[in-house]
Amino acid sequence: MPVDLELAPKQKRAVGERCCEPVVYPDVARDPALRMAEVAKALGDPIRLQLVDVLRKHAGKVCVCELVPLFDISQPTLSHHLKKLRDVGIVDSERQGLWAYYYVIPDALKELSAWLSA
Amino acid sequence: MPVDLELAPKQKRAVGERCCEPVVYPDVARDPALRMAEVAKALGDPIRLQLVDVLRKHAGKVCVCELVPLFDISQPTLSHHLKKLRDVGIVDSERQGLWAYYYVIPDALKELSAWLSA
DNA sequence: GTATTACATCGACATACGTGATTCTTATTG
DNA sequence: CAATAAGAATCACGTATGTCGATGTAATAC
Repeated sequence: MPVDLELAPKQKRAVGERCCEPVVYPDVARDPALRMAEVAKALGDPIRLQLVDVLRKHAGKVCVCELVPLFDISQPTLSHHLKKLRDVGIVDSERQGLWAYYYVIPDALKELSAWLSA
Repeated sequence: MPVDLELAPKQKRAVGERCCEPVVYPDVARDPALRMAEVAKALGDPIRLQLVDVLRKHAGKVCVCELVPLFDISQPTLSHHLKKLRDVGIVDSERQGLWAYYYVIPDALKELSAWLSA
């Protein structure tokens, strides 16, 4: 139930009186907010967002050597971004010999996506 | 059309040969990625994400003085976060005398939301 | 064995970020 | 007018971030 808050400013408040009674909004989803903010932060870089975009569009797993030429950054920098995405659980990787294949973890973006479209 | 990329590693590649032909993914939405990353970055802080959450749940406009007691941060810090959200176009504010009322700009999160749920 | 390749890690750097104390601006009260 | 109050702006601080070059690690080729 969305609370309507068209607060009219108290034109005649006494000195020392609070400007308005706080509409107590208890526990605004603290833990979910932490998790979602973590995911959003990881997506808060254009390269990482595009990385996730590429990985999502490819159904299977993508070799790192395919990702490097797509972006104008060095290989270590790309590796750093992939690690960030791994650390927050958006993607995961799989080693096969010399190659590393990355893929998006299903449902990793679900919570944030649901909150955004709510 | 999602391209399946189950690349088998070339077990018998010649020296100096590239590991795999890059599946050229041209122009992976560069400009949209910049905008969406900007929005995601702004949401990449737990307090800002909760701020947006509160503002969205309240249909109307919310006075800053109501927001301050909700979080365990100083007033200047909260003001700083609100400015960040304003700068990227997620929220806007309206002055009425001493009070400032904040509200979420409709459709500000639409692009990111659509991309996430795609 | 050595050489080469793919990728990760490390070190260093400049910049950006989150935070609070203080100050400033503007509006309202007395 | 002076005093008070809400909120923004400024300054300073420690930390995190994005970037690259150099190095490390593991696997394959010769």
